[in-house]
Amino acid sequence: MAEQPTYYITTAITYPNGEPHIGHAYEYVSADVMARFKRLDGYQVRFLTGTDEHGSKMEQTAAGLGVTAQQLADRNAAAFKRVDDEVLNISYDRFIRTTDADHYRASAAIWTRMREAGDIYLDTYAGWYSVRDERFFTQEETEVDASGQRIATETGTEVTWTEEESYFFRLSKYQQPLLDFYRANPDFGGPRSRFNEVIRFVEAGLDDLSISRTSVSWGIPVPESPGHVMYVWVDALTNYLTGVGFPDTDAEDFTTYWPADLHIIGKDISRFHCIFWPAFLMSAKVELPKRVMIHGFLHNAGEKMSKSVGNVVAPEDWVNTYGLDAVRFFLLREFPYGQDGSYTHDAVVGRKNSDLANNLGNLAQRSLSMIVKNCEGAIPQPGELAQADRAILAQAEELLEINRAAYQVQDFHRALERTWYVLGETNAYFADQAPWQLKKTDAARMATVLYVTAEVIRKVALLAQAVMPESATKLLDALSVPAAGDAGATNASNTGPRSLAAFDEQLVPGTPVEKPKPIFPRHED
RNA sequence: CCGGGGUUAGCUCAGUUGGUCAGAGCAGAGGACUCAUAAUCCUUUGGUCGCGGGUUCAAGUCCCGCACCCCGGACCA
Repeated sequence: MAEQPTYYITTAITYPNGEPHIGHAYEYVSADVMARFKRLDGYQVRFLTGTDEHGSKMEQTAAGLGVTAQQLADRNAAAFKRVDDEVLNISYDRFIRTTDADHYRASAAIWTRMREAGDIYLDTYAGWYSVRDERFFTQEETEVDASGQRIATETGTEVTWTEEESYFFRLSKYQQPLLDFYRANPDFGGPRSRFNEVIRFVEAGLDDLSISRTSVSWGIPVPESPGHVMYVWVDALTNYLTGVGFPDTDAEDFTTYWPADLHIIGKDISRFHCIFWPAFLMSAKVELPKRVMIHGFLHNAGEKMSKSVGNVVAPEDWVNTYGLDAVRFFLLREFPYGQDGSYTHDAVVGRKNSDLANNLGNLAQRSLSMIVKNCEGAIPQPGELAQADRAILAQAEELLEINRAAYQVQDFHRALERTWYVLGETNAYFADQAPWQLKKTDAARMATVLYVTAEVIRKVALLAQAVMPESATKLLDALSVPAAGDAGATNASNTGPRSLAAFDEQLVPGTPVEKPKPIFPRHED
């Protein structure tokens, strides 16, 4: 048990100041697929997701709604958790909330460590402050109105140049250590183009970072400093440590899972994760995470999703329209992870119909149908393999390593592309061998072709579990692969005939097979 | 304004270190088959690889300039 490899993966925690949309779903689904794949591949996985609930915006939104910040956080966090649980089938191990009690302890602890390292000092934070909004605005967020008064562009309220007492983190001290770290760990940030942006930013020099506020009350108190709450990012990033039991660094959770293997984040917060976070950890003398993968944003038919345009898609709407597994497949197959993607109804339907219903679903249906009708309702006994049989099986066998390599760098798009290419080859093989002809001329040969085809489908289904847990499970059921694990949902999937450890095994001839039912329906508008 | 990336068939995109590189999938057209979810297989129509120069025996593939798009950052406000 101690020898089992571990894998700790996180999503960004969401600021629950609105409704979940398909962009959130993209991040959750991709992290979920990664987590499931690793579980299926034998890793003991810890998968953390959750909500980031502190900060002035929550405070203001709550005030506007006439509720407390805690009440707003409770309500919105529940909405995000519900999407994970009931809409997207996300296999997280813990849904963390930054209002959780243990998170307060972890945040106070990392603060104390950074202070003891000599990296926190008290100074003043200067900026444009709006008394009405009780918040600071940056220079770009303000303008001068007709009367010559400077106002906040967003809210139209008067702002005055204000200096507020604030704790600062000596980020400047970590410029060189960070650059050294990046050079020693070129795969720390991905994709490369995004990581390069981060590196250039650091090379340009780093200012110390204001990390506390006295103008905000909805936050985690700074230890021994009444009136100060932590700047929301100190608190937010620390959630990754809270999730594995920090500050109990000797406890099993921490020693088992830290450092994190992968933080999945959106491109809007790459700086926090690739610069601030490693610097905080260096200061606190905690090991750094191994990788930060920055995914792109989703656009609706090429246009940025926005409430004002009214083109925001709710995950639930898509799932109701296309089905969960088709949505999950589409999100990962259609766009190279790390780049922005554009979706349309036609694009989703195209993937659902051609890749799922036609290439995979129909191949399974036609081969299993023939097995049930012509092989006494059981997995047939193959004869000696012909060149064509060995060729197609060889292609299927390579898929495990191809998928592992692609998943290792979150290249989901490529993993699926290569897998579906083999399905295309298998359809060609099936048509070329024409088992429905062999039925009349050479039943033994027919049995071999059907066996080989079913075996390819088994391998693909094993790999597909991570992406489409429900459908792939049905497919393995249809092949009478003994039930085991839970399609990567928990570490119960680490071993057994449905884990990737069984990839090189084979279907057992003579195993009874039920009359198949279509698993991937075509989309009808 | 500076830096990075992009611009390849109707659509989405692959194209290592320059020499079958003009490709794949989807869509379209024709044919085949009938096991199957009107699915599958075969064949096939599409592109002067953003524009203009240059280097080279040879350039989507290198260099320069230009246009447009995206992403970072700076500056002004």
